[in-house]
Amino acid sequence: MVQAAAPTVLQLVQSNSLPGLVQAEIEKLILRGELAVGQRINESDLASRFAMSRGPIREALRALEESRLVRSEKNRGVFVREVSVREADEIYDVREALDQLIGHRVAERATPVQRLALESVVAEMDEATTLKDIKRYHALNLTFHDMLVDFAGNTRLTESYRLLTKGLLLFRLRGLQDGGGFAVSNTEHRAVVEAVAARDAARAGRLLRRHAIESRARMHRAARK
Amino acid sequence: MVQAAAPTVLQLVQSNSLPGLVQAEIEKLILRGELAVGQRINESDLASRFAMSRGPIREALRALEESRLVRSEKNRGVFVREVSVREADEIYDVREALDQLIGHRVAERATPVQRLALESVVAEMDEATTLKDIKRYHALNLTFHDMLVDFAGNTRLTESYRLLTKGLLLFRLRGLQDGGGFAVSNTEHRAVVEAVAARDAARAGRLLRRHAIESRARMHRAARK
DNA sequence: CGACTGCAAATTGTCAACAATCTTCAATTA
DNA sequence: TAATTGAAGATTGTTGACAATTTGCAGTCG
Repeated sequence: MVQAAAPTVLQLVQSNSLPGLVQAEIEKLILRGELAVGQRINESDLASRFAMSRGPIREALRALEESRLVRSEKNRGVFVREVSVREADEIYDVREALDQLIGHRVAERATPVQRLALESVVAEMDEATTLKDIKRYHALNLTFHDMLVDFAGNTRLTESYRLLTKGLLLFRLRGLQDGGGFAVSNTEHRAVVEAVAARDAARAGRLLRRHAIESRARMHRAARK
Repeated sequence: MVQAAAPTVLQLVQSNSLPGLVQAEIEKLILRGELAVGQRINESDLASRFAMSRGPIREALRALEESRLVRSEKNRGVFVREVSVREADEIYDVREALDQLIGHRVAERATPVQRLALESVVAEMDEATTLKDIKRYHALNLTFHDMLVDFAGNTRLTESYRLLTKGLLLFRLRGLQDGGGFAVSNTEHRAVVEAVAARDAARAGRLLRRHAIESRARMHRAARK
């Protein structure tokens, strides 16, 4: 009997589970802002929207609660989580530490193809900057950091990091997350990529941490207005 | 040990939902090894054990899946997660970064009472060492690191760190986690506490990271046998 | 002897109904 | 008028039942 259980097959099977699909779908709704922060989520509405009963919906919401995208009050419902400036600050504190680790590991492990991909995204961000396409820049920025953590090659690191950045996307002032200074931000990206290309792990780590620190400062300056 | 005032029964009943309580209970079963790693979890059994229907059980299991204590295969059930040496290694990699941050913050923020509490636990661990009470040492060690992350005063950091260490408790060779070198381990604890008492944040951070590195090395040496 | 087939039992996945709780809002009263 | 009370409706919490799927195990065939 063939016993080979490829991880891709497993993931496929998992994604076919109804609560899993619903969880991903609700997460999208939240992160795209179609479910506003602080808003109460109605189980019956979701159930009819996805054409299923409330059971799978409740399971999905439990999972989302565990990942802190949602909070639950007994007998009152679940609400899209709000992230205060204070909590965004806490997240950045952890993120700085993880970003340093990410930079370090990427410089050590990234393949030539991956380095090229990073350079390509930075170039695209430059393009978006000259075109003043803030939306595109923001999307590319998310991609860039997602690629970095992937290229670091540590599953648990990826999970921890993604959990944190999702929390940051819930920050109610997220529009200002890079406080208008996105040209400056990309200079920092470029410096990181150069350190990665030079395979200078210590410098890449330092620079990516520095970038997180600067992002946090930009957020604070924007929030103060 | 320093802890907040116990909540009243009323608050407990009001704030703790049934699935939440079950989740905590199952988590205990797993972390205490009463549900073995790799073992399949039977929903009906749990339902009758806790005298409720399968609905709340399934919700609790979904949450535990999100926190990676459990994995789920469609139509086959949920299993207590196994953590390989490779994955324990990944966890340690992240943990080193977080421990450095924890040491740093604790040195900055810990109150005199909290510093005393830390010293007290280290003293108890010395006691356990001379009595060769490994089990007690292990429990105290968990308490010590829990206190540290609490005293760092960052909720998201606490969440991230707890998630990782829970994963480490699932490591199938967890009995060897400190590879018999627990006297050495406590010397490292003491050094950290001294740096905290001196309010030397940089040194405390460096030492706590160092401690994580040494713990990982002890795990590797023990695993090699 | 080993492999395959197909039924029975066990288990998970989903649902619809009922119970418990909260919210709303109009009527009542001081 | 302002506070209170008490249904009526809406919403969440939980349950037991049923459907879908997997697993175990005879019995059969090559």
